[in-house]
Amino acid sequence: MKLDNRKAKILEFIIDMYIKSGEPVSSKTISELFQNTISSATIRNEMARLYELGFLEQPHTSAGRVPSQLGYRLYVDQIMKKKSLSEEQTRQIESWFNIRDLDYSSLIKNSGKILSEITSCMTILSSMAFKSLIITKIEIIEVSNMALAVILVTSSGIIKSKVCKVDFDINFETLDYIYRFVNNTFAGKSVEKISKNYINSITTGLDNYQSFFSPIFYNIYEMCESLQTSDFYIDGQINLLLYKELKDVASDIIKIFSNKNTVIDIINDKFINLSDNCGAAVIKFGRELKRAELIDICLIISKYNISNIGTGNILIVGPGRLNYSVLVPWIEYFSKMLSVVLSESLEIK
Amino acid sequence: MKLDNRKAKILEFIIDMYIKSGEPVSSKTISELFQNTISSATIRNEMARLYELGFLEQPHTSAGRVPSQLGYRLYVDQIMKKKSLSEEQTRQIESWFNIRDLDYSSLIKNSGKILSEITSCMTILSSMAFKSLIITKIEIIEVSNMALAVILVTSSGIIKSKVCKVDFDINFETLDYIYRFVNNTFAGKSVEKISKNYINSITTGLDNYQSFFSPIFYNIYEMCESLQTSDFYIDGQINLLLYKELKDVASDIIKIFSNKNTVIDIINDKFINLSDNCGAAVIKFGRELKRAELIDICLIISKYNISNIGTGNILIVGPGRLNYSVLVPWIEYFSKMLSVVLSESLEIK
DNA sequence: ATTAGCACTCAAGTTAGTAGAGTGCTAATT
DNA sequence: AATTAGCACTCTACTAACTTGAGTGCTAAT
Repeated sequence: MKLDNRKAKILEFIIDMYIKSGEPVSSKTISELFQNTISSATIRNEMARLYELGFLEQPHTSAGRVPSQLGYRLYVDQIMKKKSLSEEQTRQIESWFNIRDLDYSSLIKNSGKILSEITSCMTILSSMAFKSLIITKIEIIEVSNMALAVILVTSSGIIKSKVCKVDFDINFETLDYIYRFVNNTFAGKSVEKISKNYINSITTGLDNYQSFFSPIFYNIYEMCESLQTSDFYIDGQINLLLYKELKDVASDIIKIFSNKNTVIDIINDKFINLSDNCGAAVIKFGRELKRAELIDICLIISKYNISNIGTGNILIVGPGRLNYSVLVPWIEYFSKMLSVVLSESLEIK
Repeated sequence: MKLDNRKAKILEFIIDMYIKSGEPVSSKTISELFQNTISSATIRNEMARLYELGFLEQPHTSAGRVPSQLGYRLYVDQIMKKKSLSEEQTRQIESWFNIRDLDYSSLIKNSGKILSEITSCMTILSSMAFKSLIITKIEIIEVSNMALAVILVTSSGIIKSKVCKVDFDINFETLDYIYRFVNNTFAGKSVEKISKNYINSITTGLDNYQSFFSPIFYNIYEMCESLQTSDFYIDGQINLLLYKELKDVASDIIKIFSNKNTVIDIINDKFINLSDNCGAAVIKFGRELKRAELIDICLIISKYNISNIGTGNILIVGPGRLNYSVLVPWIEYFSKMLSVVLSESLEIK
């Protein structure tokens, strides 16, 4: 599907114009962009060809042309030149990450907010799902006379803690006994192995001590579970209302992306084929997402990660006409920075 | 401002109808609700009186009547009868709280989602800002050879932990030394006292040990800070688009409530005068909120809390025409349940 | 105090007409 | 063979005039 230079140029102009205005682009406008070196009649002929090839659409007979999703696809894959970020812009992104007071989930939540402002799109950020973590040790400390804090320390330095009510006397001996038993049982194990079944199987072997240990074991299970599941933060929903072409479908789109499981389905679709290396944004258009309600949108997906500890997703949802040449570099740089900042604050080893 | 029975009844009918339909209510409709025992002409006379008194408004000369905010005020304060929840309904709310696997912030986040579904409004839930917490002790554990976990245990059993990178050799002696020093310094103090200034003042006195302790101190400060600040979770923004009377202002409203500081301002307005006892919803209408952009909305505020550990806010944002008699009991029961569940999972002593 | 009756008002829908932006095609030009 | 001027044609968007009907306000009778 190779276009001659002029056709490609015309397609590029049409897409650029349409991204800016949201209005169908006329042959006259394009002719002017060529400084009238090519007449509008010629442009019309070329546009007719591009229409036959499927790269353009026409809202009605006497209207200008609009890019088709195939047109966008060609544009982002072959025609568009990514604008590199100015120093000023990279500095701006970096300055957002200078607020170090944030804990992990606030950082993700805030990143979503900032990205939705930059892109004027809806954003969905998922927190990292950590993989192949090994439990290094479990600390048990006394919180009050009825409660223990259980602290799970993993191979990558990720820790997780939870308070656990107990109904026995806490003293040095019991604490020490619990500490030994819990560490003998769990230390060295992978968090993935700590399933509900596993917890049940070891609890039933305990006989008398069952009620004694079972709340602690259950808390450990919950912590392992939560390390492996990711939260989703959605923001910038109203941005979708900015685009007239989405005004009727915006609320359906928002509903779809508000459902965690649907989002997971979309991300995991084989077709999307996300590369694991963070920062390389993948662009998908409505049809490619195989859902009638998403036909009008564009989805930009990027990842952030820390080497082999885990990855999280960045989703940008907007109309087809996005300023890709500017947005993609922004998003890619943003994901890279997020990875760096998280590496610094989470990865210990 | 006492209305005679019939006027009150007419106002009630008008508000009920308008809540259901969103359309101006005509004298004929009201007459029918009285089974035509009162003619539409009489109703018109009464409506003219109610209009003079400020309880009704008229979109245009030949249209029916619409409640004014003063009308709503009278309705919710004096006329409306709260519908008590059926057993089925209380069971339903309770069943949502049965999912105990959730940690604190997920519980708040999910509560917002559920409430936005029940109410068809936008919801904002704030996490609890804990007050008057005393630091009981601070545990320090080794996470890797370059990192320590610092665990803050407070008087109410609330704990908070953070990983802290250090650049010295961790061994039993250093750990023990740090433990003693940190606990001598912080144990028994109120978290409110641990300000940036306070940290600076004690750090500067340390001379040689300054670089040694300062990352640990800084992490302690951050944890104290975050215990006292609350996060805000907003959900159900699209619900505002369901109401035709809000369609032009919905995105402004969403923007206003997306700003944490503005929300805090609104909640703290003396006029709102929230009672601390959880579960008693306060209803405020547009004018009463003193912001031009909020003129068309209604805000229902409720609190959840745990005796004297802290309180969090539940905000429901919708149009003036909400089904108050049903919604208010729901919201109040929901806040009560949230308080109970949180008490169970957080309050230890 | 209530109500029947009627003139009046206004929003919303319908129809018809107009302007203009843009196309598609043909024939002339390069 | 590619380009272009020229023109008829199409379709949207806008405006103006008209119609309909829901609903009111007021008056006079009950």
